[in-house]
Amino acid sequence: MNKEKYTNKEKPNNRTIKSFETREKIYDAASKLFKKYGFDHVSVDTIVETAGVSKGSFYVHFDSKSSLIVALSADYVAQIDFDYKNYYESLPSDTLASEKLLLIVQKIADTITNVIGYDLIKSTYEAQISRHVKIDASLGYNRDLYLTINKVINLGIQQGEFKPDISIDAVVNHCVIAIRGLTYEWCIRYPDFDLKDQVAKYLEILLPGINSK
Amino acid sequence: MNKEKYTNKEKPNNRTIKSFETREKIYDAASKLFKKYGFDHVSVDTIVETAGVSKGSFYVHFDSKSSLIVALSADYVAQIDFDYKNYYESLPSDTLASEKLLLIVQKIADTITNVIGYDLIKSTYEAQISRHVKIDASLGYNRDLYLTINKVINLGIQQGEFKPDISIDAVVNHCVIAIRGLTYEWCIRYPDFDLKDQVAKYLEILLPGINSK
DNA sequence: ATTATATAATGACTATAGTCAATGACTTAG
DNA sequence: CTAAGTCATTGACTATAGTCATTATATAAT
Repeated sequence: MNKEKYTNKEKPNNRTIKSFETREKIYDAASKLFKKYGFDHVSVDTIVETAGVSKGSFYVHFDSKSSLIVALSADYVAQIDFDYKNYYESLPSDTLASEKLLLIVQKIADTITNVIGYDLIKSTYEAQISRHVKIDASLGYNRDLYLTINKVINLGIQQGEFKPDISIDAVVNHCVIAIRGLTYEWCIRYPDFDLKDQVAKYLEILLPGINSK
Repeated sequence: MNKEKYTNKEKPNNRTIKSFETREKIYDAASKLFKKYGFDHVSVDTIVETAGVSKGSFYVHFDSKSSLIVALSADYVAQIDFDYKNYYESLPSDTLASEKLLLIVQKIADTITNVIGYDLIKSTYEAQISRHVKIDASLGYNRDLYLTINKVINLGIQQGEFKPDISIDAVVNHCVIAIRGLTYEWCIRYPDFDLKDQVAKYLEILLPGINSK
């Protein structure tokens, strides 16, 4: 994702390339340091020192430390989104749409909890609200999630399992916002909040409202 | 709320009183300054200077600037909660529970948007996630909201409008978390997110799931 | 080739949240 | 009443995010 910052522009001249290399140096250094020490324990000074660039450069390429965290998180999540698709496609074809939906959101909760982890998620949610980070990133962030849930709802309607007159967009939106809301809640109540359990409870309430029977 | 910090203990001796006065000085100064300049534009240095105490004192009485914001916000919201109760009781007795629920959550959305305001809400949500602020405050924060919604759901069940077998706690919990989630979303998408509209849409999807018919 | 222009890079500087060892004031035990 | 102990208070200090005027360098214009 980041790697393509200039490739779609027509003229990657020498200056643009060098500039991008600087950005990459910062990005990579930050990525390694964050992984090693956690987000709260890596300063911008340490990042630029490790990357071998000046502090001013950092702020040429990133609006803030928060922006960097959001960008990193978005890239990381984009990699993981791949798993959702695989997972979705691996489900037996005779699985009910409602079951699929439950399994998907539980898979997401599981990934958030055990793969991405509290540290990165919390930092991302914090970064998103703390400064005016452009939230295009955060929409891209959940695009695949959005698409996958969309597919499931669609399937449910086509199979007559869900009411035919519901607004798919509204329901999908609802799910995505609910997951984000529950994730925020998980962050502020950590570790006394079982995300997987809570998304299941959420669906338990949502499903009767969209089921056709 | 804050005023009672020591009154329920048995012996408010001279030292305790003085200590509390210091805390109050900080709290009041912060409150005034925040109201005047907004949260992002008031530093701890300015607060303690205005309060006439040292910086060290600030950190004896508050864990962090975030803690102070959360405490302030909780007190402020506690005052406003009173309105919800009045509003709820002012609704015509023949109003359907589902309508009441909608009106209540819209009233909440309206209060968040127009009375409490973006600045305080955003700062509170930011404060809650940024450091480990004790979230007892944030539970107290929504206690009255919780109780009011609880009443409405109960009413709906008794009148046969809602399914008798739903878990009231689960539904209420769900509503509160959803409102918080939507409010978080509102903060990060501000001003391109209509909170009142979104809570209405949210209920539109939730209600069929709990309605008995 | 020379000059002008645009943009990236620099690092000293500012602003500000939070710390801590020393001090002062009040309380309690003898 | 005095000594010891407890706890609030202090402000200089540290850590760190972010700024900005200056400099370096690549590209475009003549």
